[in-house]
Amino acid sequence: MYRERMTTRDWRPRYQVVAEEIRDQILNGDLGPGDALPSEPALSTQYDLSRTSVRNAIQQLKEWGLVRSERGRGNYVRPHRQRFIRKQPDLYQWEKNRVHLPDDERGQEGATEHQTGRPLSDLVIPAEYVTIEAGDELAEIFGVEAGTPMLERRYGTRTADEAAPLSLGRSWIVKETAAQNPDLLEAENEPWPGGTQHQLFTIGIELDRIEDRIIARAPTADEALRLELDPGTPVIVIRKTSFSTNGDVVEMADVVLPSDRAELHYMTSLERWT
Amino acid sequence: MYRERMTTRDWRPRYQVVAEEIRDQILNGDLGPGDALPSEPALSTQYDLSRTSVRNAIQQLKEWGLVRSERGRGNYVRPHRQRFIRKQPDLYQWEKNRVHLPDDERGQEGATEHQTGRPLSDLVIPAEYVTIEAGDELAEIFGVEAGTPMLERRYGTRTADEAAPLSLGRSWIVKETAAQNPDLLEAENEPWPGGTQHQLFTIGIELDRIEDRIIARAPTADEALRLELDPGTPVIVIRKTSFSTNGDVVEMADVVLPSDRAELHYMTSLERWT
DNA sequence: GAGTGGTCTAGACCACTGT
DNA sequence: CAGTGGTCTAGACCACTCC
Repeated sequence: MYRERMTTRDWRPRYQVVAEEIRDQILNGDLGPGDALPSEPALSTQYDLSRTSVRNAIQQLKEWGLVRSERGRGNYVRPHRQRFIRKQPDLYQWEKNRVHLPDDERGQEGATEHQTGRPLSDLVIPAEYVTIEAGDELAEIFGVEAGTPMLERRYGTRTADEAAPLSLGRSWIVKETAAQNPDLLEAENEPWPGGTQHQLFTIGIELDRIEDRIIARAPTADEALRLELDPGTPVIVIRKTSFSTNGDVVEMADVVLPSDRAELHYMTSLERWT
Repeated sequence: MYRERMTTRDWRPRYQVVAEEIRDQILNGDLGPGDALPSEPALSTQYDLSRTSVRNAIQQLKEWGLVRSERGRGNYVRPHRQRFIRKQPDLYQWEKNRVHLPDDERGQEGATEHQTGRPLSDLVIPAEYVTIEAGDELAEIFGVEAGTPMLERRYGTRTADEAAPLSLGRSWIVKETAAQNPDLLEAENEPWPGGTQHQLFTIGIELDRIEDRIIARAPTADEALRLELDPGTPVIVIRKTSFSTNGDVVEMADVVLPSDRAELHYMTSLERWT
């Protein structure tokens, strides 16, 4: 049954009104992080709406990232997950500077630790290596023929104390290039002390520049599952392309980060005026 | 009425199955960009599901960014919006290099045009200036007392031919600093030839570095409206902090970009090994 | 067992779009 | 006008959590 229908221009659906009212309660602190919302039947009575409409309102609050549902327990104001920070250009130069250090010293701290500020022991980085044939996209990026064998590495980063990964990554390199150092073809050698730039150094490649392309999008079902994302949480995708000093693309990587936990930092140093 | 209930572990709700089936049709090309999905009543009959459940499936497809709804017309496979590219560190140095050029030369091309590659005439940048008092967050960032007057500038970028803005921005500067050149306090002087770095130059400030912090999140209702975002489309937020050569924060800005259209580029040049 | 959110039904009226 | 998606109702059974 429909009640009063307004003729004013700014009619809003009633579930929207409810969503905004609860949103305001969260934003001004009447409902704090971790607090339970009234149950759906309770809200249904309170606002004189069907449960379906109340669920519409809660759906809206989830899309705003303010609420999460726990089956069998209740709807809760979403606590801000602790954000981890991924420092970028600084990181790349830092990694390059360490390439020539001896193995044992390089192994003490890797790029992920440098990026996130966590100690090495917290981080588990399972890697998986497979050989694929370059599709049209990879072929164009690397400037090779489609069908060229590529080494694809898949990995995640995570802390030992939390189940959900901090990131999911895939990287590609032309297999022929990598094969110049057979150690690079074995997943068992991960984590490689000193990271990708040292791996490339062992086959005589120096990097000149790295380009990052960043987009945000909705996660795939698989990503949502593996990163334990709440519905409506976007992911940040970094496509990192590494160029050697003679202008070739030598490595490309896609890194998927959960936007509720990740934050990227880029620092630009400007030249002084003279 | 419920039908067969599986006891297998991987039970999926029927709306989920429908969503995945339609998703696959889109991904393998049976449904191309811009194509209309069957109407909701039609899907309801086709899958022997209530319209509510069909709508659940379509909601899922919207969250995946694959489908958009048009009221009174139908549900459509979402054409990929053309992405525009925002180049970052390169841009900052480019802008700094132009600070000393004469006004007329500087005015010919601004930062937004340089970033997006579109001609100047396409871009309309309405700006609004207001004076606010620094809250705790701004006060801490700028190293001033809470309550200090700040100049807040709000602006958007858009093309002349499309109604939806490319970005929404707000920037802050300590009012006392800006007041050293009274021209900076007037919104009517926008667009300022040469951008922020030239504005700062007129009051004797040289920038040393710029830090960008990037997050992705769900849009606020206001942002979704102004950027004309489809439900489920995240936004990218860049918080840009500019440091002067003597280490002070002189400007801070938040830029909100629609993730269905924007892509960020960062380029890192690495020093050569000697 | 009582209470929660997740899924689902079979209807209904509405505003909007096209012809 | 007929057809579409948007909103809404008043129920129902389910799996899950907590006591």
